[in-house]
Amino acid sequence: MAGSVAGHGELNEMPELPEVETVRLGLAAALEGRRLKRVEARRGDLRKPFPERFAARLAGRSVLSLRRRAKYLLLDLDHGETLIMHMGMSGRFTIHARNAPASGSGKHDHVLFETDEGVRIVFTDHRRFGLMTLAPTEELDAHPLFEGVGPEPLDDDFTPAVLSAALKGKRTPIKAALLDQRVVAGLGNIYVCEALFRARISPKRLAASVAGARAARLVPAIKAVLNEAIAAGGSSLRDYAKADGELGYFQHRFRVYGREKKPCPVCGKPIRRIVQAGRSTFFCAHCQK
DNA sequence: CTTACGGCCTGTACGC
DNA sequence: TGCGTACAGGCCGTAA
Repeated sequence: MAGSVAGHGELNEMPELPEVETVRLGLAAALEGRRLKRVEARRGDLRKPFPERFAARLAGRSVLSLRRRAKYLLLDLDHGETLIMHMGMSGRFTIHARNAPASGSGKHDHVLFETDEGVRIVFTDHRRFGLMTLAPTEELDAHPLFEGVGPEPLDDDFTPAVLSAALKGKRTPIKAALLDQRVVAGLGNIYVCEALFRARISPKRLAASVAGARAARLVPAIKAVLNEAIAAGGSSLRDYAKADGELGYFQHRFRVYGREKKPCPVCGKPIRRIVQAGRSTFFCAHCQK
């Protein structure tokens, strides 16, 4: 029985912070404290080439911990290197129990991991927007991938004052600013739309004007939408633990995302869809100012 | 310095 | 039925 821990139950649902966090919890259970018996990269690149001797550098290493920073997974290994992984838009991990049928040879199955327990983890990514690379654990904070990345939104030090400071002087719409990982880490199109709806802030509003009372609403709104989605993901992991097979951890219903022309859950007026910076934005023009 | 935009990649939905 | 096209969007390189 295989359990996918990057559930994409429905179209348009991409790995943002809550999904990555759910994947982290699912993978950690299979990997932490285990040794990687075998690793195989079945092609030379995803979005970027794999590093030199990628599989060989991982094979035989023990897993110390699996962490997350922004939308990246960080697999700390016992030789002082960390495997940095990003799922892009279509990446997913599937865990196969020791005696499960052969797996990992699908067209888009790009990386295979096998632990000393015989558990197989398959990374599948049909669009190959994902990324895997290696870096010294000690130097992660200075790694180019993380240079300038903003605060973790669920940390206590992500406060309205911190957000206001990051938005100060920004001439873009707040929607675009929240997608900028330098402002705050881990948000994507879905949760930005949801957070702005909760905070009753128009996605078209100038970023610099989100301060004071608006920032004071937006920060808890961001934390709430993320925490609720993580909780939903945790529920689905428990379903997986019951060997339920196909896992969809988005039982979660979004309030505005993907709901163009459907009634606003607050006022009943139709949800609107606009395009900002080439991306769909969903919002309620009546509730969000 | 900032902001804007095209390209990457492929499966899916939709119109004719 | 089949084909072509638009769309999904995180991230990055380049341009303005």
